[in-house]
Amino acid sequence: MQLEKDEITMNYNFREIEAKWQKYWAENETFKAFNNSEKPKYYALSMFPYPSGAGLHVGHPLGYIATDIYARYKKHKGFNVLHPMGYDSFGLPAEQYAIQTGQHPAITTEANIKRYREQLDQLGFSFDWSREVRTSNPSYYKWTQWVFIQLFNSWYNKTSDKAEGISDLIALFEKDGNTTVHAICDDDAPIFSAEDWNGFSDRTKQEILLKYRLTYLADTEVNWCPALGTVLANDEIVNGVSERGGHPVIRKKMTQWSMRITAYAQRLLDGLDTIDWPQPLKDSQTNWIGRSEGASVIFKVIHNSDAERSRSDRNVISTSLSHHHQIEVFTTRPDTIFGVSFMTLAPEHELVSKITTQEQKEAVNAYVEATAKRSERDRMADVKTISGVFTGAYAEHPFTKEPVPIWIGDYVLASYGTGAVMAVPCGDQRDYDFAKHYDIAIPNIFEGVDISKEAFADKATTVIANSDFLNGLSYKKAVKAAIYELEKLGQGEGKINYRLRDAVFSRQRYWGEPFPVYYVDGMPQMIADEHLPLELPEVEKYLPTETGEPPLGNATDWAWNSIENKVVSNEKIDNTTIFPLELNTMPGWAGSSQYFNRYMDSKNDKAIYSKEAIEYWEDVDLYIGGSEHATGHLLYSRFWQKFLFDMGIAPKDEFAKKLINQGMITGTSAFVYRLAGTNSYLSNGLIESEEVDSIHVDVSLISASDELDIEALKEWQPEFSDAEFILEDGKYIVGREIEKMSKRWFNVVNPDAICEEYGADSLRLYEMFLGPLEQSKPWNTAGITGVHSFLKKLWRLYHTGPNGEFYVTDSPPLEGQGEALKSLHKTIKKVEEDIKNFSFNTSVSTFMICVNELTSQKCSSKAILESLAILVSPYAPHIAEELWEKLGHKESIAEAPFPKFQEKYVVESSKEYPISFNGKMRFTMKLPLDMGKDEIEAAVMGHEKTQAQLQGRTPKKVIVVPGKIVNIVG
RNA sequence: GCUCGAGUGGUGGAAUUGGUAGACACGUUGGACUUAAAAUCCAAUGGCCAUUGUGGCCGUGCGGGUUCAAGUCCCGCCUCGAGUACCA
Repeated sequence: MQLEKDEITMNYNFREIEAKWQKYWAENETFKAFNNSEKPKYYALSMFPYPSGAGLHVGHPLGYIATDIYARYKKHKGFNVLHPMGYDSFGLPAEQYAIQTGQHPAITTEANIKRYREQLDQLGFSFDWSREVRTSNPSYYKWTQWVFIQLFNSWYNKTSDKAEGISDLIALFEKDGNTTVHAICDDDAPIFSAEDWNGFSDRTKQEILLKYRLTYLADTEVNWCPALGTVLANDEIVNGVSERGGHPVIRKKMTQWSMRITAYAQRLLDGLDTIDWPQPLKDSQTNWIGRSEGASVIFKVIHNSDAERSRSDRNVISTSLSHHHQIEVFTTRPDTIFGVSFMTLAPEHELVSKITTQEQKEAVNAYVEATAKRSERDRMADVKTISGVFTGAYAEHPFTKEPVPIWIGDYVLASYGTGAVMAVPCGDQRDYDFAKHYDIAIPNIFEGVDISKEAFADKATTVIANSDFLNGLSYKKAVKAAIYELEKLGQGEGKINYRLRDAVFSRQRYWGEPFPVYYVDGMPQMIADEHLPLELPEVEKYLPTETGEPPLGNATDWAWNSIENKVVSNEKIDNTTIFPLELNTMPGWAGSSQYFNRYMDSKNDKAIYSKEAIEYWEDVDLYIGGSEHATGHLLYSRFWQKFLFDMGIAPKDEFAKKLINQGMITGTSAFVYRLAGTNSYLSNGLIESEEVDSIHVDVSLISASDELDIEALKEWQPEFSDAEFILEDGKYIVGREIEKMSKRWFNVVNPDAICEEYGADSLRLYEMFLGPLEQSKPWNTAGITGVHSFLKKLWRLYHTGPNGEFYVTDSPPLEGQGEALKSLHKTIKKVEEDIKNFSFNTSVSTFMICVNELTSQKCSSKAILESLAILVSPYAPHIAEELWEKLGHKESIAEAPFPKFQEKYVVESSKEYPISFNGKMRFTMKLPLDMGKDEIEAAVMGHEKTQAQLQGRTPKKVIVVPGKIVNIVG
């Protein structure tokens, strides 16, 4: 009995150790960060999770572990480290669950968070939980609403190139009208003088101001998803269907809140140069913003009076110009303007109905209707099919004054540029194809180029011809000349166009932040700060109302009784007026767009965060998360941060200096193969040419050698209970395929079972060991025994007493420990380099080598073993703490300084030998340092022999000058 | 189509940035301990050939090139992955 007990205390008992230290860290607040400190600050952040019902799977912790290692390392290096965690707890799944079950999303969310917290706790992260945020907590979304109000009260001044208060804009209007104001605003903002402005009614003023605000209400064409009953932002649509659920999306006009992110397009682009983010992510943001330089050109529509006014002589094309209709196009090739042989409008273009001639009306209407019916997805699916129709109208070429036929075609997108193009078939393949298809002229304006087969689009070798004043010019010069002439005519100018659209901010959902908005006579008003937050009301149903209003419309008392809800500042309250509230809620990205700043002072109730807090922490030093947020969260957050910077609320205009995308951990799905139309299942090796259906089965039913536990499968789902299994070699072998980890593929692996069997330290090490952090890789539990046995060896290194008890010697490290010191310092150097490069996978190998070396050297030096424990502690913190305590320390190992690398203990293993040829220095050879004189001579001689053979001469003699130089003579 | 990234043993992956390719781990094989299993430990493990000599040849997707020296640099292809998609 006695023996057994001793064995337990002497062996590596990870369950006991991990529970003990997790409790210790929580009780002692070991990882609490302070908002003022003598130490330098370091802010390490992982993207906070959405707490889904499925709990954490092994893919989630990958990024958290990496951030944790770095945070713990920085703490060892003497930094005051902020390493917080929270929950992005508003979201669609909880709402859909509520629709199905009637369960309030707050309740499911709370339960999911509790589960997440348990799972996170068992992995031993160094989070400062005192700063936790939850985006669905009123105390948090109060500040999301507050930022919204700041955006509403701001406009973008192009002159100072930053956002400014709306009251400054009003002052400018009162003084000079808007003729001198250079602002980013809606295109349809009217032009007015100071007198006009001062004479406008209050309502007109509000309407005008709305066109300038950074968040504004407007009729916009939106992506409407009928199945979800809500609008979606562009980044929430993948391949023409909704990202969540995969439902079809159509375009529809609705009154929606939008964010004027386009005001920041250029700064969002420029800012990328100042931050250390992965190139692919920068590329995708650059792409998304889509800057292109070119020109806008105005084509006047030739007024066909007959077509519009009388049917009698409709065949006559009048050359009188209608100044009401002009088509603005954007082009990146103004140099090809003399190659224009037609124009194309998007079917949705507003001029289509106005310019179409009577006789083309039928065909045009039919075409417009047909395109409207096609979903976005269909339209994308067949980009090859050329379709379009002639409007019957003509525009006047700005230079030649020739009539140019105006067509409509669905290859022109309403959402890009002006929704209209000047078609230059000789220089653009799409225009070329369209012209060929409809037999439109293809004038050639390029010197010495054959365009009989395809368009010519190579800017570098372009020489313009047949183009009046552009003849003989290169691309660059012709662009300049064309723009100059267009400007002279007043029919165009140089222009930079962005693909980026303003972001729609309204969602017809329940489980999101309510807008802090009420309406007076249909005009939006902001709720007074002192009444924030405006809390989500209870509703009986989470679906849209019968009249088609968003779910909040079900909360009638709430929506109409604004006085009881204290939404209006006290002085505005009178007992007779009723102010309706905004019924939409904010999108998922609202809550995540400034949470990183809120962590700095998350319990602050008076302000979004204190000035002291943000001036101390400034920005995130290291941000780790998935690349799927490239054009969503990560772009919106940069936008909000720049806005907060303009307002003087944030000291930095980029929120994260460095960002790393951890790769996805994919699952390895398992399949059984049912013979078509039967209840028999074939083992993987027997399929051959049989017709089979592949069916996913739960990966927990499969052994490491891909053998299926048939009895367990029969238990698992009743459909297999009387199935027949056809075996190979007495086994049923499943098929394997790598897929995203997902509940529906039954390939999810939870960290819980692994922690139970091997411990959190093993899981942490293994996830790092799996491969480079940024690479995606399939989960495979097979190798975990390797890192687990490393931890056991590490433990044994400290337990070399006669009965396996803890044993170290106090002798000074230098005495008889030369080799051990070399091993240690090699390890310090490598591990520190690895951490700095985020190559955590290779440092796990380094630890293994180190422990093997120290074990075979029988190292028991306390000083060396102490240093080793610190090195390991960021990776495997629990075992390191336990060893640290056994080494006699009272404080947590987290406080210990990181060991310093000392060159003197690590002697170089190879050296550059200068090789001279008859005394003349020729080149160097790197050779191992432990080579003796003869070996060096042999090595150099080998090289000389091959050289001599190549050059057809006899080899010369090699002479080694000890310690210095190798000479080849002869 | 365009943009980025990657191709190294049976597998995951190393390689100090041009200097002994395959570290470390998994897997496999053989051995020790054990009544047995588990656990642990030891050895072998890129391919081919030779050999009871401790040797040789070929090898980092393919074909060229630069260099004393190339997984690494240059040119031309092939394959896979990710993102994006009629962007005028």
